[in-house]
Amino acid sequence: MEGVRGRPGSDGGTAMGLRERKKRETRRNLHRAAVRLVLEHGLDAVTVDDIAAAADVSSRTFFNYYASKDDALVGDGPLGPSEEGRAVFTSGGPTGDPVDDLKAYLMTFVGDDPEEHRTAMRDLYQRKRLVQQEPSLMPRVMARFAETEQRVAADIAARLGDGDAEGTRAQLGALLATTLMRFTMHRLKESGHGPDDPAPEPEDFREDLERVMDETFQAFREFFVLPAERA
Amino acid sequence: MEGVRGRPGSDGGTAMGLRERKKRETRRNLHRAAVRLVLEHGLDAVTVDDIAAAADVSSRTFFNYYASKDDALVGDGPLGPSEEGRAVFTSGGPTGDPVDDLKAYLMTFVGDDPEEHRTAMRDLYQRKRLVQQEPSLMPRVMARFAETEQRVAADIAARLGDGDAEGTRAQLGALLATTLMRFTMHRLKESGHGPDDPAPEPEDFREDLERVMDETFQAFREFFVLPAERA
DNA sequence: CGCATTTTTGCAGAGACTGCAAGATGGAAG
DNA sequence: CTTCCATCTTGCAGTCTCTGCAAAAATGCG
Repeated sequence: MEGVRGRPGSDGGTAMGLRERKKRETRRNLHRAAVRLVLEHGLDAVTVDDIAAAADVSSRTFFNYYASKDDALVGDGPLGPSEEGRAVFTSGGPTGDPVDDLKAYLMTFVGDDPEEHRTAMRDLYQRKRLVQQEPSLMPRVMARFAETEQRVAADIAARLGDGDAEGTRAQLGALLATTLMRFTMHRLKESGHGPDDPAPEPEDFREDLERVMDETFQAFREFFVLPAERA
Repeated sequence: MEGVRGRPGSDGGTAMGLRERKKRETRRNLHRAAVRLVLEHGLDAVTVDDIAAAADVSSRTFFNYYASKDDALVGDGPLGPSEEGRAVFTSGGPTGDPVDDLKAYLMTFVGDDPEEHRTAMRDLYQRKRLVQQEPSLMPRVMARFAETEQRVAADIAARLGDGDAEGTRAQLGALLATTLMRFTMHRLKESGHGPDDPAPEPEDFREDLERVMDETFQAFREFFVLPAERA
């Protein structure tokens, strides 16, 4: 789960043994096979056996990696902040302003590596297509958000001092965080692209993300502030 | 779903034939049996056959009512506005202010009948206990929120004139609506009760709901407005 | 190489879920 | 009341998901 601090390997995070690498590859293969087959033939027409076969493992092995077909489809995408991001946020930084810091914290969900950004963007679009084609996947996707929400709630509680992740303020913050995140992702998917462009392949995903996130925060402020003043 | 406008029957909404009444009863029986058995023995220890047996129908019939075991557990609770509420909101009322009207619209999710309120309150607590005991139900519960969200988005789009439920403003509104709703429900569950009171049985659920909803809107305003002014 | 650990695989089985066709049952018309 | 239709229930056969277990293969290490 961690300890990627090995010697500066060739690429991103290749500092683990053969065993670990193979596992990651198998997991990735299963995920990709699942997505490809389902997009191609539909969810019901694809069995776990098919996916396992396409990934060159036994169907039993499939379940060593994913608990269900849906799980394999939704995959593992980033559902939490980086370790540093977490540390900075829980210790009250970087600015001290709750909303600004929350924004910074959310930004660390996607790392700094440009390659990682391209992957994230592709995954975003792919999941969108997948859910559009197979609405029955919605539950699993939403469950991911719920998980994220609980992590965020815990971090906010840590920042507030009280460890009470169930507390009202922590829940409010977490709810806001995931809501803002969802809306940001929605706008990101809509902004400036045709209905079903395969993948925009932006050069500056992180910049886009930050800009859209700012706009999102602004939109929320307007939604709440303007009507309040109008009243 | 509608047409409950029959002659003033004895109780709530008994103006349909025997057939319809039996179906409703069966559905309710299945739901109740499912919840009771699972709370008692745990999700894995209860099979669909058990539930069907407890409700005195064949297991095949179970699937005529609910598509899955989880579905039967989550049940049918209110996941949309009343017809009037919908009509008022989409035609720009009742006040004209988006946020206030959204609040009014959300309030119509729970009707006016006090008996209905008690049921709603009980369901709320029961679902909470159920999800706490069986976290694997979270996906289905979240999926319900997603459904609600899409309905709300459609209504907002209708109010805005453009029928574009995918549009940015409609999505923002819908996201806000479900978020506010979720937070309201969270506070409602927490407010003034021990950790696991079976059910508070309030005399004035609707009043409580309205009060908490107001506080929720206020909390959101503060969250966004105060930091903005502080900057 | 030989041993310890981890991973993969096959197998058997429980349970979820579906399509189908036959058997009840409610409602309405005569 | 009888008859007929539409609908609901049920049993059955069958597919697929998912789990526990133990043997077999692969990996890492001394």
